[in-house]
Amino acid sequence: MSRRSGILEFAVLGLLRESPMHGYELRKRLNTSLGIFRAFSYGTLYPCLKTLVANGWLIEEPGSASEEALASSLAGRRAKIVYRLTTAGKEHFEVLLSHAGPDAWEDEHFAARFAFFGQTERDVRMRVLEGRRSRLEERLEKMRASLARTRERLDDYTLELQRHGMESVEREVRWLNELIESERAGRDQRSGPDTPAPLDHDSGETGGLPRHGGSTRPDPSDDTAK
Amino acid sequence: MSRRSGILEFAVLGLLRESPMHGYELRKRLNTSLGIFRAFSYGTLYPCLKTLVANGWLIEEPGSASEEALASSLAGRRAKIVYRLTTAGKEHFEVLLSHAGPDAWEDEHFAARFAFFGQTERDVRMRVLEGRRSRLEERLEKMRASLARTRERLDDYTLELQRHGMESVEREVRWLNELIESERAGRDQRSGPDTPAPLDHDSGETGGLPRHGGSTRPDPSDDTAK
DNA sequence: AATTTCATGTAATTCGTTACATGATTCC
DNA sequence: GGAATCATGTAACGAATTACATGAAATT
Repeated sequence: MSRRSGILEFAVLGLLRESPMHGYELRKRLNTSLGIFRAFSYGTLYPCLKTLVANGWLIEEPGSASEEALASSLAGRRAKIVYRLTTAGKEHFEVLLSHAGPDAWEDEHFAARFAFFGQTERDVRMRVLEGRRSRLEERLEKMRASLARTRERLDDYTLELQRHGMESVEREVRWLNELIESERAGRDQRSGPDTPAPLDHDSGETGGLPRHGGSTRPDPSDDTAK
Repeated sequence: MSRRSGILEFAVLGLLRESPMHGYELRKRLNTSLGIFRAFSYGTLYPCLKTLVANGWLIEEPGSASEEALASSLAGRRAKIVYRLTTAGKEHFEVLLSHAGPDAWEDEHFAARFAFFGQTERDVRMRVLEGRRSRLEERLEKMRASLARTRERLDDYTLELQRHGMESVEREVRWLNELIESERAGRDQRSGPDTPAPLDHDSGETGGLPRHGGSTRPDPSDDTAK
């Protein structure tokens, strides 16, 4: 019952799987740690957590998240609430992870799925990546068709906007190609037609993603918007 | 009264400024012609049109959009409704076009603004482009900071997702740089500190956007989703 | 004649935000 | 002791979707 959002639910479950957290911290992770995620507000997050608890996927635990356990024995007036994944919650997340349906390749949903690829089985990863790619290729077809149809009638700016949009999509397709290729490369070792693809959670072995020069520079500034 | 959405309202006004249309056609233009626009549904579009009519910015006219004017004299049972911009509507759109506030540089809003740059004054264009760029640069700062802070603790996939996300943003910044530069190049001719930048609607002269090789191939297929 | 595409709408529902209200903890 | 940040929530609202309902025009 109560079909909560999908993407938020999924991300919360995924983050809590790694370690228990309270709502505030969860929100920060949602905004920053994961790639694309837009900032969910508390007005969205807390009610969602309630629902997940009601479904038996999470349990609320009083404080003691980091080190404020010292004051915990004093009268329990409004302690922090730490959320922890239950066994049922873990199983539910596992099920969500294994679904590779058409929902999984829409923009935001895809990003969420990708963010938890580390805990996803290889064949599911493949289906999601390939699904996403063909979704984008469809989109490209439409863009090209529409561009060919309207061309001439559009001013330079509209044209430039479309060109840039198409280029972005083409770029993502190339990215997916690299990823798919490197997934395939990671597979090999005498694969029979039906090797059941063992999950390789936290086993250090990922087959190696494509290399890119990462240009990051340290700069601690505030991280909360507004 | 009734503060309808902003982006849809803006786009509808902008499209109708070019020529009167009925709702169905309007929706197609919204999905295809403009670059990024997601598909608004009829459930969104029609009520919005009603509001715009109520505000006096549009008027509804019976049929005769293309060539079905022949049957128009017969009893007027449920004719197509063609929407036309009123003078008040034109003025309102003009006002919206001149606003270059912080709303204008959010993702979708920016795309909508850019799509109508052909009817926007040059100094407004500049402010919007520069606003957008600094918005993205802020975002980059946060991403870099968060990446530097978390690094190591993240698995390869999460890292790769962030890397790709950042690269996309960097790429858009470069695009904006090109656009800004070419706007500046188009300005020149002895510009005093305060030249009032004439609007150059449909006057063929745009100063020239940066050149790119457009790889488009014709392919008429269906354009309606689902 | 039947199907598809064009065309217009409404009601219920979903997803999420803003603004509000409250309180605890940490830093200065 | 006052400000900033951490922390948890709720109520009202907003934007847009889905599913539904209807009907006209064009195509086969």
